[in-house]
Amino acid sequence: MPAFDANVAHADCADIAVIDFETTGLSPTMGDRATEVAIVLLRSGQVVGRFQSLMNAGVRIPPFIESFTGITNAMVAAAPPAAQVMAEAARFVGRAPLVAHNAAFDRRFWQAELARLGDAAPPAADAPFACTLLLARRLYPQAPSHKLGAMAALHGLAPTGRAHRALADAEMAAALLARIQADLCERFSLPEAGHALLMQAQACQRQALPVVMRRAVQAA
DNA sequence: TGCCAGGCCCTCTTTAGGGCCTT
Repeated sequence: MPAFDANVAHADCADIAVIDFETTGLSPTMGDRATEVAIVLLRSGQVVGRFQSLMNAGVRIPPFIESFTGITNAMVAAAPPAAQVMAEAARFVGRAPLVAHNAAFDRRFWQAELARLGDAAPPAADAPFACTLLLARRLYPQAPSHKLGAMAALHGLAPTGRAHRALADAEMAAALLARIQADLCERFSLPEAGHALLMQAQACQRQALPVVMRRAVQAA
C-alpha cells in the first residue's frame, strides 16, 4: 500500500516536491511503465513529507531491471493498481512544483502515467519540473560525473538507502537540491532559491549563470 | 552492468556527432 507521512496530508504552495520513478525501461512511448514512485516534500530545505508506493501496471519487468532496481515482478503483482497510486501521488503533490534528477525522464513518466487516468487526470500533470542534473552541471562543472550517486559522494550527503529504489533516490535528490539551493544563495548572495529561480538557473547557459542570478536579485 | 528514447551539452560545431543521464 502507499506510504505517507502521517503529519503531512499534501503539499502546499510553499513546498517543492522531489520525485523519483522506478520503471520497466527508459521510454513510456516504447511501452515502458512505472513500477514505483516516491515523492519528498521540501519546505525551506527541510523534508516535511514523504509518499512512496510500488504500483502494478500489469506489465512484465525485464530481468535486467529486476536486478538493477531490486523490484521484482512478484513485488508489483502484490502492489495497488498504477491508476490508484498515481491518483494518490497527484493529490499528495497538489499544486507544488516538481524537481527530479534528470527531470526529462521523470516528467515523461509523470505525464504518461497521469494521462492514463483520462478525464480524472489532475492539474498536477502540468506541473513545472526543475532538474537537479542540469543545475548540478551549471554549479559544479568541475565534477567528473553528475550522476545522483556521484553528486552525493561529492557533497558528502548522508546515505538514504538502496540506490535505484524510488524513496532512497528521491531523498538523495532532495538532499542534493537543498545543497544546490544553499550554494546558489551563498554564491550569488540570494535571500532564497525557490523553484522559479531554479527554473531560471537551469534554463541559462553555464557561463550566463552569474548574470541571470544578478538579474533575479535585482528583480526581487 | 548492456540495449530501447529523449533532452542537454560540449566540441575536433553550427549543413553534426557523440557523451551523459535516467530505468
